[in-house]
Amino acid sequence: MLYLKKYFTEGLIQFTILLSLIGVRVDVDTYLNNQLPPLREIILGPSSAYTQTQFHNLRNTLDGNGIHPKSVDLDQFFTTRRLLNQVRQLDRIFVPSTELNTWLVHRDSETVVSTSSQSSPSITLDNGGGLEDANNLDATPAMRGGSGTPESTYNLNEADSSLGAVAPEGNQEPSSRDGNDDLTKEDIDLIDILWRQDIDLGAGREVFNYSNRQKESEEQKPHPQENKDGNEEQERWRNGVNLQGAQPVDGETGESIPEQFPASVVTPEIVSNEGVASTSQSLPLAPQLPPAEPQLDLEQQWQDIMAIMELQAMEVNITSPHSNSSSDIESSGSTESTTGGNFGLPTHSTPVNQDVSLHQASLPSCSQDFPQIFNPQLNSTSNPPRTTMPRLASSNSSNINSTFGVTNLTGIFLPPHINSSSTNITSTPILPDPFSNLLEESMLDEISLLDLAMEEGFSQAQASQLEDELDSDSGLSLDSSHSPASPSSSETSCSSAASSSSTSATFSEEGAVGYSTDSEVATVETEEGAVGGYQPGYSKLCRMSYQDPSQFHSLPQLDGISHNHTYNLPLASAFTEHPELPISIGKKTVRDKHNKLQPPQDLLDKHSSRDERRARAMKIPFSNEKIINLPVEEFNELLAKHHLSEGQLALIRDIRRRGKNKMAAQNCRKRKLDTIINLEQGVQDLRRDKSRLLKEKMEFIRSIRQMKQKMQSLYQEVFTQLRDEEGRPYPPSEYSLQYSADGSVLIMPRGVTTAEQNRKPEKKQKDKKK
DNA sequence: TCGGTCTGTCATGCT
DNA sequence: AAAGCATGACAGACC
Repeated sequence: MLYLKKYFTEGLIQFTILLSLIGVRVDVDTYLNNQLPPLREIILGPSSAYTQTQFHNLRNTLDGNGIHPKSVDLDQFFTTRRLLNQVRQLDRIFVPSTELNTWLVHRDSETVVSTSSQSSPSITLDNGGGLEDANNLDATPAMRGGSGTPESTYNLNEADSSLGAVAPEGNQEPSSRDGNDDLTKEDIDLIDILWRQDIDLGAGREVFNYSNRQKESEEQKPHPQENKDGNEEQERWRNGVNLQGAQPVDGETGESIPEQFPASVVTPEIVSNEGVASTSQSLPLAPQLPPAEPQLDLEQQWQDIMAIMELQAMEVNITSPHSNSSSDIESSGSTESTTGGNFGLPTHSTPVNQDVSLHQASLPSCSQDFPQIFNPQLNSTSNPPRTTMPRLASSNSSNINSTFGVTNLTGIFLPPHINSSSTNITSTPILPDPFSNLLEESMLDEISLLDLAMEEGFSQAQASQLEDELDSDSGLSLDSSHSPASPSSSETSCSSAASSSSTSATFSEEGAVGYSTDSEVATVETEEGAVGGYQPGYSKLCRMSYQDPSQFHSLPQLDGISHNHTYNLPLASAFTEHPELPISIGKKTVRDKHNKLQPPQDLLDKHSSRDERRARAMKIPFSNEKIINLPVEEFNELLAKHHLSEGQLALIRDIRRRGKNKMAAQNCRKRKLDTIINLEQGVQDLRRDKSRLLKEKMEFIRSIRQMKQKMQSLYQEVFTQLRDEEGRPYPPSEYSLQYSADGSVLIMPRGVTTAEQNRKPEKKQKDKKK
């Protein structure tokens, strides 16, 4: 993705330069700053809405502070704007600022009405498909009315649990619902997740405006395009957030594309237990939830969290003293035993994560993180350790996408001591959604690559080693013996071989290559052959030189071969090049020995081929070279000119057949050798590419790890700066920040223990003030 | 002497 | 149908 962007950006720049050269003025700033979302997206990177994970929203807003006009007045609310900017700076992709709304939500246990907590997600903190749920009728008044009745908070919790644990629209697996009976932990987790989503999505505070929300809830789905200007951006953003449905999708990447982003302003708002927001802007939690298509958000969140988890799992070196849970999870990640999730996460998600972690030593804890986040019951209880390590597959990713509603940031951001109050929550270090953008695309590829590497016996250490080796670009080498055959050389040899082959073939037809390339020599030999003056010195050496011997010198494999490869060289040329050859080289010992035993005239026979000897014996009136290399017509004419016996004709035809077949065999072997060389080169290239990809993967992992650490620190910093109405800091052990899909940030209490309490919204909802 | 390699040759199939 | 080419298989020569 990044490469694509880079490529696109460069191309656009070049195109712009071209336009400027031809006199066309191109105002890049206009394109970038004004309303050309696609171009801006291409250049600056996908906005949060475009990407399923809204991480970019935070990071992209770093240079877009105050872009959103509506968010200007909200800057004062959050002094942690700077922090957000830092968060935004985690990514190189920049989009307008993100607005972070923090809500303090208290469950009101008294108003718990719903009997079936699992199946009735009343409202949703994220885009709120639950708003339209018939079961949510009780919750709806609270949300719309903004009265802040207990139902609203309760419904929120319900929605949270339902969303977080299972996909609200029924995509979730039955098991996931079953595991949601204990809403207490789930609610907390969901709240955290919601908060995280808010951060990720960078929802503007106007998103939480009740009127807007109500309007959106009524209009957004059926008429997403009809939103007013004030809500238009939010609508776009939400649409972008939604993975599916009517959301705008990047044509290239298929990612959701927000046209505009709300300015990033962290707006901490705490909803009182009565459901009335203490601040003027405070609204019932229910209304805060964007009603649009929670399922999509769930999937998106799933992907994001999974990617983050994988990354977190991979960061072995992470040494955050407070992230005990995370470390535990990571440590246990390699072992599949820690499948138990604390937060009622659908169990099916676990295998997916495990797939990743199991196949990659570098991604140990990914799988466990999810379950712990979503399935509190499963945390310490008896979840049968998944011994099987299903491979990461597209199906897994789809599963992941299908069930994630909200994410819990507490585990990630809060130090362990903070989380210690609720072990279930604390034990689940959740990676911040903002990371998921990066992770989502890169991690899957990386995982696949890593799997591939692992399958080939690559360990991560080896991969790292590889990457080190690749730095010098000299680490890879196939066979040392084949070093000379560089890609180019290989090609050269190949081409030369091909050319030689073709040339030989052509020359064969022309009679220029092979046994007689020189007409004069052929003539002489013919005369000699006809006369019977066979030259004993013409040995096998001469016959073997039909190809340029230099070609073989380029082949390292042939270096050690002492054979004479001067195939089919013309006799004259052979003599010219090696006047001493007839009695030297190759078979010298044998020939010397033979020379001592044989008379000089037999020496020719010794150095001639069998066919030559046969031809001489049969008194063939022309040379074998002529027999072999003459074209068919000339050959027939030659035969016709001489009155030859049947035996002579048969021998001549056999000589021609064998001679041609010999050249064919030589060519065939040459081609075979070239093929092998090319294959070797191809393997070498592939290995080089593989190493490069592994190196890139490591770099991505490294950068993501850094961003995650930064996010953790930012979370802690933000949390520590939060104050209640009375100016007291929220104890981390009792509260946690949750980030909803719509961009709102909520401060949620941790201490709900029973499902009953979970169903009941907190009575105390305090305004959170920065 | 043995094993590996190279080379030539044959058989076969295809063009 | 003949000629040529490509290639696997085999054997001999060579190292």
